[in-house]
Amino acid sequence: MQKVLQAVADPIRLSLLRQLAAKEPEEIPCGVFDLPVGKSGLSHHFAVLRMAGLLEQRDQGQQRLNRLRREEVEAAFPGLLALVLRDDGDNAARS
Amino acid sequence: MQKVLQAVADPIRLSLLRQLAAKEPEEIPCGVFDLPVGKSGLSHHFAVLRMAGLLEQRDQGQQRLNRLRREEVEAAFPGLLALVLRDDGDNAARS
DNA sequence: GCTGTTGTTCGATCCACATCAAACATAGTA
DNA sequence: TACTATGTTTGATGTGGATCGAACAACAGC
Repeated sequence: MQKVLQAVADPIRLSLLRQLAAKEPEEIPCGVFDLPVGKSGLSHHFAVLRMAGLLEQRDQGQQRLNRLRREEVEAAFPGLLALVLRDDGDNAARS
Repeated sequence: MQKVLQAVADPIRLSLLRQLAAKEPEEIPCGVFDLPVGKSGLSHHFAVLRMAGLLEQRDQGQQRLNRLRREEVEAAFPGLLALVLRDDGDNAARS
């Protein structure tokens, strides 16, 4: 739980989850994410999300495909995904 | 949103919220929380939770009473409180 | 074999933040 | 007034973790 909260508390990782959810159920290789970090940093964030049980990786050829573990997460933390994947509006609003 | 997630991602603050929720609707002065931090650290954590909109403070005499902003939080982030205030079992379980 | 692509790992750096101790502020009480 | 209790603020310290670059590993195609 603590681990999951810390995982989603990072803006990079949150964006990562959202991009992943947006293309669901497609599995996305690490390289195609649009994020302001180098590939080593990206690899780190993927590891954190994986450890937290939020996503799963699967090797296919030279690339590693990522899948959001939606069902498992929903079972362990009901409502979490619905909450954090929300298209905020919280950034622009509140003006 | 980001601010709220970072707020609840800290174990001290999470415990603080849970202790507050456990005694609801009673308002709790800062000093009675059972946490492994000094009073200055505690004051810091209260400030973070306040900035995140999770609780409210009210002066009464020499003490400052804390109230969980349950309704407001539920309106802004539906399901969040139900999720993070859950009595985990996630610590002991998974054995 | 060699080269390019994808991702991980390692080492170093940097910074936000959690923490503490001490000083301060305010309210109550003697 | 002085003293105590409750919190806040400030300044300093330590540390986890986010980041980068370079080296490395595995795979595909030449």
